[in-house]
Amino acid sequence: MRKSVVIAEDHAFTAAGLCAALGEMGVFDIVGVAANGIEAISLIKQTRPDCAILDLSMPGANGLEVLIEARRWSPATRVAIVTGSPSPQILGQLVEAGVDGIFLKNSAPETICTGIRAISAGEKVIPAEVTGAVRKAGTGAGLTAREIEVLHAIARGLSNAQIGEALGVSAKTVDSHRTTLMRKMGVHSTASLLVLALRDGLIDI
Amino acid sequence: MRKSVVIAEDHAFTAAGLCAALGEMGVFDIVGVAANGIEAISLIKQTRPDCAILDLSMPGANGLEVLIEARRWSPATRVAIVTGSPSPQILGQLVEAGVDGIFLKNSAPETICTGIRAISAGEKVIPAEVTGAVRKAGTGAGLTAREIEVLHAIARGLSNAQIGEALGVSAKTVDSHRTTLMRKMGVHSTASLLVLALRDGLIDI
DNA sequence: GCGTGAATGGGGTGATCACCTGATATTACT
DNA sequence: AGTAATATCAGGTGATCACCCCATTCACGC
Repeated sequence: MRKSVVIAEDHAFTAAGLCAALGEMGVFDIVGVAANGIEAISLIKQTRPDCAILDLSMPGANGLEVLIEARRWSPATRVAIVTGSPSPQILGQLVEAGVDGIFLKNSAPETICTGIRAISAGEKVIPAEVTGAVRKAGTGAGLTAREIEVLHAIARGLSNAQIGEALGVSAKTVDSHRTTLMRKMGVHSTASLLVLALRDGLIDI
Repeated sequence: MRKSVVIAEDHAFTAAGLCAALGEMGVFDIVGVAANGIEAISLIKQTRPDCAILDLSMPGANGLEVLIEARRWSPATRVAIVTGSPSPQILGQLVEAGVDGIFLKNSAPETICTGIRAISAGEKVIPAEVTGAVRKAGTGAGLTAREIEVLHAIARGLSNAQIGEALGVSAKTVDSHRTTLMRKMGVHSTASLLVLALRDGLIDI
């Protein structure tokens, strides 16, 4: 039985290489390729694939944000994150959000291909060095997943209206999350919020 | 007449996608693919290709180092750098070192393919946003001492009025500096301003 | 069942920001 | 002497933010 899979990757050549490699295995149907996070979210909502392979760094919404959204709209979809070299904090947030697999871009193609197959079969594939890094990072300072999404969007310089559009909610809801973030972090300006979040490794650049 | 080309890229999928795309054009002979900077240098020394396509971030030696070495051992080789999202400082060094082309990984495949062909024909292909970033970085970020003071105050979470009090000027003056900062950095929100300033090392936490 | 918190949003208000068009004084270079 | 850049500030406008109130829904734990 072939598994449906969507790919989100903003580097066209990487997406092409990934498609070709997965296609050659003969066990996957690639039902869609997204070039940014927003596309990825709507693609997953529409197609409800068996498996999603997400680049961590993408314009629009990053892999973590797409992961969280995917869990909301298509809980059965197994999610793999592909990354260059992320920070331990980000890895921690990924694991906390329940990612099914983490792969490094510079690892061997076979490693990734067999890993994707294992994930779509229900396994979790998370490298040892990643789980080690996660333990140190601890919990996200009491912030909810949604709040962290908003935090990331703020760091990209988006307005409440733009964030609302990206997350599919109203600007008023974003405003609420923003107020909650301010209260939880004990600050009263966007600037302080960002500096504190960066210092605590909740976001990075 | 077909051009010989070597590729250096540590992400196997991207290398595969790039090879496939260039091969399809029918004007390039891919004479070698390196997975890291050291391999890339020795490959260029041996093959003296018409063109080299280098990833900027690689283990062993990065694209800039490979570029400089390539110029020593094979001056006729045209060198293109492919990158995700580098710092303006690095871009400045690349241009200074005489790179022939700079491409962003998330741009359209055709853009890169036609760009490579143009480079191998003797042209220089450097995107406008890159030259813009270089200009800003080259002039010491182009910020005045007073503007940097204001930048630091913003990063401390102060309002215009508080900054004015701290610097002994009116809030309106701070507002002017702030507007100038926004224009010089090419952003339209405090959040983007801070993230960019942190990334460029203008401020830290 | 009931409280708690998360997520959603509407209404409203005052502060602040982003940006504009000006002006003036000083410094510095040609 | 001319002019370019910097630094200072005013007035004004529309957008946005920060924060207050409130209501609803849904999930989770006790």
